[in-house]
Amino acid sequence: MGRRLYVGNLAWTVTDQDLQDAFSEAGKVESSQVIMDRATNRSRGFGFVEMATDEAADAAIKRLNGREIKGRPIRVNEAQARTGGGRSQGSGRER
DNA sequence: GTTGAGCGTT
Repeated sequence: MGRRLYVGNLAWTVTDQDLQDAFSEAGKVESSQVIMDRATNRSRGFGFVEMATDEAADAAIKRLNGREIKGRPIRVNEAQARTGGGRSQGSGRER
């Protein structure tokens, strides 16, 4: 199972393909996703990348955290849980 | 054509 990574501080021109290409350097990228505004379909400046293994995710955090993409240093971290298939959705994301 | 801290929709 892949490990999800949160990628922030992205340039408006960065796409999921750019993330996949960049994270592919750290390891196997299962999937990449840049969050776009559902209302305007424009980039929100952050996204998520799913790595094949936790070691790849760890390598991605170490190698791609602060890496410049499209002229802007990205911020990489482990992503928080989205809908977990369990009803415990209410707990876990309290900021 | 614009904006800039952050944890997302099927």
